[in-house]
Amino acid sequence: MSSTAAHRVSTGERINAAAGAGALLKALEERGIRLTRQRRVILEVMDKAERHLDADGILERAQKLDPGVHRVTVYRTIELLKKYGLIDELDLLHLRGDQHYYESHGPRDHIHVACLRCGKVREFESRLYEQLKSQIERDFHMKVTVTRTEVGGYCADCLASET
Amino acid sequence: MSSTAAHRVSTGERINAAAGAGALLKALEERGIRLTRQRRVILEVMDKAERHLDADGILERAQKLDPGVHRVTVYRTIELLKKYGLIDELDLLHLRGDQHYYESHGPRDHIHVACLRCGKVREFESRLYEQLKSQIERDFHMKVTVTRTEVGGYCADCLASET
DNA sequence: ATAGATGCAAATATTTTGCCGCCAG
DNA sequence: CTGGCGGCAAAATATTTGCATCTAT
Repeated sequence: MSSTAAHRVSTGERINAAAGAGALLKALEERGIRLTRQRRVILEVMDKAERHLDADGILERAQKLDPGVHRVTVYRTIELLKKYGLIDELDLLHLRGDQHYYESHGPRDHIHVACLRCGKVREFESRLYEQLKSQIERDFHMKVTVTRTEVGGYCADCLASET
Repeated sequence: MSSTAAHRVSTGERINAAAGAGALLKALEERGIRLTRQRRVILEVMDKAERHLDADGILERAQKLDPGVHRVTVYRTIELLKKYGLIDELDLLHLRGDQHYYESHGPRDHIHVACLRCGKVREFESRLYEQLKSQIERDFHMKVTVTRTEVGGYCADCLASET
């Protein structure tokens, strides 16, 4: 493995949210945002998610904890979290559809690497990626605030098991 | 400017399709795909597009050339081009909505850099990006076939004119 | 001639909005 | 108390599908 890279292999699953348990809830608390029963449930689901969830996935899990959570509230909470920059929005190359996936964003940016055959999504961090972002800032004289890199291909397992 | 980077500043506009005029049309011809009147119009629009178009944008322009082009045909043609890997699908960070944008993909991958304030989208190529992709292939032992990198931030002009 | 393409309408998928009653702080 | 929040229904946006008809080769 390259010495410049550190990656979390999350074989279809995400490593648990970077900033630790209850990070999103804490973040909203700190900002003095009203914490309703529904929001607590939704934040818990997102904080504990071990893989990337879309609105529907969040809703399903939330309703298992509390059937009184409404789909619209999920969307409104996602919007809130986006507004405060606490989560990132992904498409995962539309592998599964046109919906968006969300993850609470940890201290470092990472790349999502998806296998187009088996659907596993792995995360990848690299010094090169940081350098690339710096290069863009320098060359364009701009302030970069969001980045999204999604890579698709065929993973080692799928290449091996090819018929 | 860094010596490792070459970028096309396409101030909201794309530099004309990499592979030259009629590239998409030629590509389909070579593959022996039936070229209907509608397809020719749609391909012409996409080949000549100087900026990233979504399905609606393609439809509008196509209908100016030939009012008999149907929205559904646009979607079906996009699907066809995706199937043959002749175009790339972008979201541009959902700056303008949840639709997809398309571009005929040239010989090189590039990054899309969007200003969150003025909406200008510029394209950026970098050796670092190629290195990053190689690193992913090496580290994960995978074959990378698609990549999408979208960067958002505030461009020099917008930073300067900040009130 | 005929496989494959188009048009139309309707369905589907995903997300957003208006309005009103409710509850966290 | 009260201003923001949630529920419900409906709208909006974006894309896909079934089926009958047409057309490029």
